Amino acid sequence: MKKTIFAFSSLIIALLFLFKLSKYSYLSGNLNIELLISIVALVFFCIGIYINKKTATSLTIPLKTGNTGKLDELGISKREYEVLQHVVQGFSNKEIGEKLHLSESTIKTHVSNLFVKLDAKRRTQAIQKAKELKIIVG
Amino acid sequence: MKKTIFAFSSLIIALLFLFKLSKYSYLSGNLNIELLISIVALVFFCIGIYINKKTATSLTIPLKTGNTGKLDELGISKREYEVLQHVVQGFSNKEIGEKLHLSESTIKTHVSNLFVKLDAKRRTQAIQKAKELKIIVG
DNA sequence: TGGTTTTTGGTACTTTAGTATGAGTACTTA
DNA sequence: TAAGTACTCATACTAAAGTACCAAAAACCA
Repeated sequence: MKKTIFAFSSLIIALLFLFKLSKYSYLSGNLNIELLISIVALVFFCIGIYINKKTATSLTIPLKTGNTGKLDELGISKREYEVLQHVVQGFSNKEIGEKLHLSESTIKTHVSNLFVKLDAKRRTQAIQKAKELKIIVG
Repeated sequence: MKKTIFAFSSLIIALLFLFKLSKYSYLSGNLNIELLISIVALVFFCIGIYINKKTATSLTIPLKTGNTGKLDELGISKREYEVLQHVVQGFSNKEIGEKLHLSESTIKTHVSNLFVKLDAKRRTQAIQKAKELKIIVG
């Protein structure tokens, strides 16, 4: 998909170049309005994509570093969120404990706290809720 | 993918159209250049957002009901898939049994079979695998 | 019609998940 | 410094989840 976008972008840029060339052949030495417009178009096109991607990713990909907004609202701490990420990936409490160098009971505590904050009864439900709230990647 | 190509093609056509428009205005020398540029900027800004949103959604929403191809490959039956859908939604075996008017042990059987077919040890892992295989909505 | 797959369900068992409670440590803030 | 919060871990328990094995209808298909 990204290849397609890249290919088409290249095509557009090539088009702009051709227009520029044809412009020079017709009227040389004048202000090139068409070139200006194409540059503006391209730039704003990219800005549109960029901004959309920014907002989209900030909603769906808070990841390990960013978007503490929703997490703060829910009262989910850093460690809890870290555990949640592992729960979503399908690890057991024991496995998560090993990965984070914590005991299984600690993981259980974190998971239980997550259930309260996410209003879930099971970890599968917690996964679903977390996805609905867009605090994890789906 | 087709949507992307269509969108880009439209973009190129729009570009050509704008070039033609600018040429007319250049020849007549009447139209406000600044206005034209701002319109172009706005339009392409929106196009950028639109395309990005299109590609983003087409990536995250593969299917809902259909695509029996992958299910056949994995050897997942209709009933098993039905159970899987409920597992993903965070229901317990008991709840799924009640919803589908089946006993809990039947659900357990289906779920266990799903684990083999999805190469998963836990239901959370099965959810993850099903998502990777894009046989369920994420 | 006979064979195959699907679907259903059971028992018995082990493992994991989840709850409740308490408690110590560390770090921050009023 | 006291209060609060986040983090850690433990025990003891209950509830689900999951495994293994079996068996019998029901649907499907050649």
